[in-house]
Amino acid sequence: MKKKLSIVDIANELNVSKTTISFILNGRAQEKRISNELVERVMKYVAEVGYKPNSLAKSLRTGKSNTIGLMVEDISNPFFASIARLIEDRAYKNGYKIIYCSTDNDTSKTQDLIGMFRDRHVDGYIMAPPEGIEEDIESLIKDGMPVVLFDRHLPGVKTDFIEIDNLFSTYNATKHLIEQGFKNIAFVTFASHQTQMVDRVKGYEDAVKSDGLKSTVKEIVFNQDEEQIMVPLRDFFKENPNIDAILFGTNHIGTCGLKVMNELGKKAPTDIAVISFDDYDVFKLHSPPVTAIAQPVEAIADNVITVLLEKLNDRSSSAKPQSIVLKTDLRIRNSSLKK
Amino acid sequence: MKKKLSIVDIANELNVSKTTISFILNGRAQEKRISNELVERVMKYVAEVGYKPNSLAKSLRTGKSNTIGLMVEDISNPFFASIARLIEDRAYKNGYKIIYCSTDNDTSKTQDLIGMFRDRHVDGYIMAPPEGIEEDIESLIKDGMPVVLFDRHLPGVKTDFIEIDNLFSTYNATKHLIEQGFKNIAFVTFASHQTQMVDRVKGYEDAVKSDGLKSTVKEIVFNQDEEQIMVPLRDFFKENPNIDAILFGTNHIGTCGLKVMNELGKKAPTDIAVISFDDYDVFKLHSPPVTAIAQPVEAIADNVITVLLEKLNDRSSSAKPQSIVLKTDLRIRNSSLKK
DNA sequence: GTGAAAGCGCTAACAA
DNA sequence: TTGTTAGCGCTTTCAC
Repeated sequence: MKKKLSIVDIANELNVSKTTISFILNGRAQEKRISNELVERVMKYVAEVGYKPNSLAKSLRTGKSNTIGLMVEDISNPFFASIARLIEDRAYKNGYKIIYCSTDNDTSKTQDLIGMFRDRHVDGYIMAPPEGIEEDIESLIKDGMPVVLFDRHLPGVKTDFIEIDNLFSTYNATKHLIEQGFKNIAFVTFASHQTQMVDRVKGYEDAVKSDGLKSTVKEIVFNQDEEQIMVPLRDFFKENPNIDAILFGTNHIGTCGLKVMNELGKKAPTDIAVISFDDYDVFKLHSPPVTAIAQPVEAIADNVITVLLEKLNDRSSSAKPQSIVLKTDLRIRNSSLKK
Repeated sequence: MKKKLSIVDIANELNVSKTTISFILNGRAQEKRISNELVERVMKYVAEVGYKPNSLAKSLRTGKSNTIGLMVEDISNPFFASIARLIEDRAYKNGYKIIYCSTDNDTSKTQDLIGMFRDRHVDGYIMAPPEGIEEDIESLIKDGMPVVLFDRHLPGVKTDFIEIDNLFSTYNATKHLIEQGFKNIAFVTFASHQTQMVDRVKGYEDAVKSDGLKSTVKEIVFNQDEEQIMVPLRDFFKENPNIDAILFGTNHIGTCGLKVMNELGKKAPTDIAVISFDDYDVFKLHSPPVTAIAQPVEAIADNVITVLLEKLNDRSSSAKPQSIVLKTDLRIRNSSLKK
C-alpha cells in the first residue's frame, strides 16, 4: 500500500513551494504569471507520478465538495431511475458526483437525509420533495444552498423547479377518453397534497365536468409495496362495476392496476379502457398496448441540471427563481380506443 | 445565513478544551474518565445548539468518509435500480452514504470513475465490474480498500463477490424448453467475456448438447440504446425462421426481443416460446406472461452489503475472500408452455 | 480528568 | 514571479 503523495511531496521533489504548485494545478499560472517552463515541469512531474490532490482537504478548505445531493421518491421506480441516470451523466460531465437517496415520500426520513447531505457539504440539492418539507427547504435556501425541485414543487417556497403540465396532461387524456365515447371514467391516484397530484386530479375533474360526466376519483394511500396498492384496487373494481375507462395517476399505480385487471380477467379496452401516467416498456409491450402520458424525461433532467449548474456557478445571483413547465405527450394506443 | 458552529465554539462557550469535547462526542468519555457531570453538560449544550461536527474535517483527519461507492452497469436498468435501492437502505441504516455511477460496461469510463471514488476517499466499493478492469481492482485491493463485486466476478482477482448460479439457471431453463418439446432453441445474449455471460451461454449449450440438439447462439454488441439491440434482433429472426424457442440472456435483451416479436407479429409460445433472464413487470404483465429466470435481488443486496460491512468493520482481517453463489428461480409462465 | 499543540492536505492573503 | 504562512475543523499524542 503505497503512500499517497501530497502537494508537499511534489513541492519538495521539484524544489518549488507548494503555493506555486497549487496555483499551477488550479489553472491560475497565467494569472500569477508563473513561467511556462515551470508550469510544464510541474505538470509533467505530476502526470508522471500520478499525483491527485486530496479532494477532502480541498473541500475542507474551499467549502466546495463538487457533490450534488439527489433525492428522489424511490430510485427503483423507472421514472426516477431514468431521471437519475440522465442527471448522473450530465453531472459527471461537469465534474460533479452524485449522492442519491430515496425519500419514500416520508417527511421525517427526508429531514434526516437533508441533514446527512448538509453534513456532507453537498454543493447543491436536486429533489422531488415530499409534503411537509417546506421549512427544511427554506432553511437550506436561506443558508445559500442551491436547490432545484422537480416533478412537483412546494407552493410558497421560492426556489427553482422543473415540472410538467400535469393539469393539462390528465385533462387531455380524459378528453381523449370522452371523445372515444367512454362515459364512466375513473381516476385512480395516490392520496396526496403534492402539487403534481393535485393538478392531475384537477385536470381529470375539469375534463369530466366540462362534459357533464360523473367524476370518480379513487385515492390510494402512498406505498412502495405492490400488494398494498393492489388490495384497494381490487376493491375499487368490485365496487365500481360500471366504470368503462380508467386513468391511472402514476406508473406504479398503472402497473398495479394492470395486474389487478389481469387477475380479474378484465380486458382493455373492451371491459375498461386504460390510460396511465408515464410511459414505460410495461405499457408499450402490454396487449393491447397501453395509452400513456409520456413525460419528457430527458428534457426534465437537462433542465434540472442546467438550472442547478447555473446556480452553482453564480452563487451570488439572487435572480428570480425559474419555474419551468414542460409538455407531456399523450401516446395513444389501443387500450383507450373504443372498438 | 448563520455561521456553522465548530468544536472550538462549543469548547469556548463551555470553557472546556476542544479535546475534551471531542472525546465526549466520540464516546470516549468513559475511557478518558471524564466526569459524568461534564459529559452531561456538554451533551446538553451540543443538543441545544444543534452542533454537528464537520464530517469533511473529520474525514480528512481520520481517513474515513462513511461513503460507499456503488458502480453498476446502468442505474436505469431495473435489475440494477432495484439492487441499488436495497443497498441504499441498508447502507444508510449503517451510517453509510452511497455515491453511485453507471459504468456502461465501459472500461475506461470505469477507470475514471474509480479514480473519482478513490479521490473522494470512499470507504468501500461495490461494483458490477466491466471487462478489463482487473488491474484497477487489484490495485484498489492492494491499497487496502474493501471491494465487493456482484453480478459477475473477475477470474484471477481475489476478492469477495456475490453472484448467482448462472450456468444452472440457463441450463435449467433450456431443459425446461426441451421438456416442453421444443427442438430449435436459440440463446440471444450480449457478446461478452464476463463470467455471468459466459456461464449463461455454457448453461444453455450444455443443455442443448446433452439432448443432441443444435446450438444457436446470437451475440449482440453491448449497448444501452434499444434500437441498436433491435436491429440485430430483427435480422436474427429473419435469418432463423425455424427457431421454435428462444432464451434471452438479460432483461434488456428480453424486453427488446419482445418488442421485435411484436413488430414481426410473432406470438409466444405458438410461433416461438420465450424465456428471459430476470423477472420484471414487463414479463409478468405480458400476454402471455413470460417465463423468467428470477434473480434473488434482495438476497444479493443483503449479501453484498453484509460482506462489505464486515470488511469495513474489520479492516485488518485478511480472511479468505468469500464467494457467495445464490440460486435463481425459474418462474414458468405461458410463454414457454407447448400448447 | 483535562488541555496544549501538532498535523491531516490544501488554498490564498500577504511578503518578498 | 515565487515563497511564507495562517488557517479550514477535527482527532490524538503527550504532558500536566
